Amino acid sequence: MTGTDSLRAAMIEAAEHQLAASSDHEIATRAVCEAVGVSQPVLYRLFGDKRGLLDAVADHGYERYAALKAAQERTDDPVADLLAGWDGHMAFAKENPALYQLMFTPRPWSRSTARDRVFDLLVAALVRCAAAGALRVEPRTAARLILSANVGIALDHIAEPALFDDPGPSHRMRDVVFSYVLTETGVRNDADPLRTAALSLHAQLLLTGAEALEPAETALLLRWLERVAHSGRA
Amino acid sequence: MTGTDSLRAAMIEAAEHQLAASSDHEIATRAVCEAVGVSQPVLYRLFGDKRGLLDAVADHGYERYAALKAAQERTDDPVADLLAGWDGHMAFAKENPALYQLMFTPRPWSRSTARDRVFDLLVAALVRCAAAGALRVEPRTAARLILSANVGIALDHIAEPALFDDPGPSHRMRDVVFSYVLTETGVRNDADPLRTAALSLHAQLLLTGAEALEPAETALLLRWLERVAHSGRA
DNA sequence: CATCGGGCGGTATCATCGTTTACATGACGG
DNA sequence: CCGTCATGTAAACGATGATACCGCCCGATG
Repeated sequence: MTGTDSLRAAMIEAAEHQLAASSDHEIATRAVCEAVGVSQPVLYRLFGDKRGLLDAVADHGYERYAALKAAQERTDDPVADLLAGWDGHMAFAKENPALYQLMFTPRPWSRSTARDRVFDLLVAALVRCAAAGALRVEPRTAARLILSANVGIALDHIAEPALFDDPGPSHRMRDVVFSYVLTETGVRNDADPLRTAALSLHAQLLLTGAEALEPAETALLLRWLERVAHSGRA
Repeated sequence: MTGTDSLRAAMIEAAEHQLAASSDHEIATRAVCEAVGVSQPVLYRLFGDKRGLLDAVADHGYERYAALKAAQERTDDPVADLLAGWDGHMAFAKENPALYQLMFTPRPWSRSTARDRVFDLLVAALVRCAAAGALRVEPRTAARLILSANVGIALDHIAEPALFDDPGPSHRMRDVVFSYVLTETGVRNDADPLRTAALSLHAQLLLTGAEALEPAETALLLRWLERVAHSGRA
C-alpha cells in the first residue's frame, strides 16, 4: 500500500520538479522514471498515461495551493480573507508558472479536478462573506467571475513576468470585480473616487465646455480640478 | 516569391485546419507537410521550427481576428463598438478554441505577436472612446484590464464549452470591467456626459471633501457644479 | 511444506515525432 | 557554359510516448 503510494508521490514530485525546471513547460516520462529509479511501465501502471501523470501533478499542485490558502486565511474578516486570497493566488502563479498553467489552463481530455476544487475553495470563502452580509450576488456566480478574472491577469503576468513586480494591474482588477461582487461595506476601493470624478469632469469640460459657467469660472474650475486630481498622487 | 509565399500560406492554413481538427490541440509537422505535398525540410526552411510554424499560425489567427473585428465595428458610437468587440472576442474563442489558446495562452519561447496586436487593436478602440469622453482611465491600463478579463472567461468557457450557450457570465464580467473603465455616460449613454460628470464629482465632494482645496473654494466649486448639473435641465 | 497464482517490476521493442544531413534539380547571371 | 543560389527530396538520427512479454517474490491453498 504505502510502497506504491510513496512511489506515486515520488514520481509526482519528480514530475513537478522537472516541470518547474523545464524551459518549455514540458516533461518526459523517461526522465521522471529515471529520477525515481524505475522503468517506464511502472509509470503507465500507476498513472495509465502521460496525461494521467500530469493530472496527478495538477491535483498535487492543488494540495499545495490549498495548504498555502489554509495557512494564511481565516481571520475574522471574511472580506479581508478574500482580498488576501486573490494576492495569494497571484503569488502562487508567480512562483509556479508552469504548474499554474497546468492547473488553470484548459487541457483537452484532462481529468484533473484542480480548477474545480479551487473554485469550491473560493465558493466557501464567498459563503462566509455572504453570511457576513457582504455579498451582493450568488456565491457561485461571484466565484466564476473572480476566478476567471484572477486567471486572466495571472496568465497575463506569466506571459510578461516583469509585471509581477507591479501590483497595479492585479489590484485594479481585484478591486473592480470585488466592487461588483461585494456590498458597499465590503469594498476597499483604493482607487480614489474623488480623483476619478474630478478627472472625468475635467475631460468633459475640455471637450464640451459649460455654458452654465463664465469662461473665467471655467478656467478656475479646471485648475481646481487639476489640484483635486493630483492631490493624492505623485 | 509568390511561390514560396503561397506555400507558406498553404502550410499555415493546413496547420490551422489540423489544429482545429485535432482532439488534443496538437499538430504533427509530418502531417502538415503531407497535407500540402511537400517534405519536412521545407517546413524548417520556411518556419525554422515547429514553434515558428505555430507562431505563424497564431499570427494568421490574428489576421482572421482583425478581419472579424474590422467587419463588425466602426459605428459612430465607440462604446457600443467596445461592447460588440467583447462579444466578438467570445464568439472567436467559441469557434476556434484551439487557435484561441494558441494565441492567448502563454507559450514559452513564443515569438508570436498575436496577443500584442489584439491588445493594440483594443487600445485603438479605447482611444476612440477616450476621444468621446467615455474613458475614465488610461487606454493602455483599460486595455490590459479588459483583455485579461476577456481571456479569463473565454478560457473558462473553453474548459466547459456548454457555458458558451449562456451569455450571463460573459456579459456580467463585461459589464463589471466596463463599468470601471468607462464613465457613467458610457454605460448609460443617453444622459448628458458633462452633467453626469458634474453630478458624480458633486456627490464625491459631499462624501469625502477635497484636501487640495480650501473650504471656501470647495463651497464655490459645489455651487458651480450645481449650476453645471442643472444647466440643460427643465 | 510444496506448489500455484497474481501483483509488481524490468527488458526489449515499436511507432511516431521533431529535426538534421546529404544530395538533386532548375533558374539565372557572369 | 559554368558556378551559385534557391528550392525541394530522400533518408536517417535521436528522443519520446506507449506496449508486449518475461521473471520475481510472496502469500494462499492443498
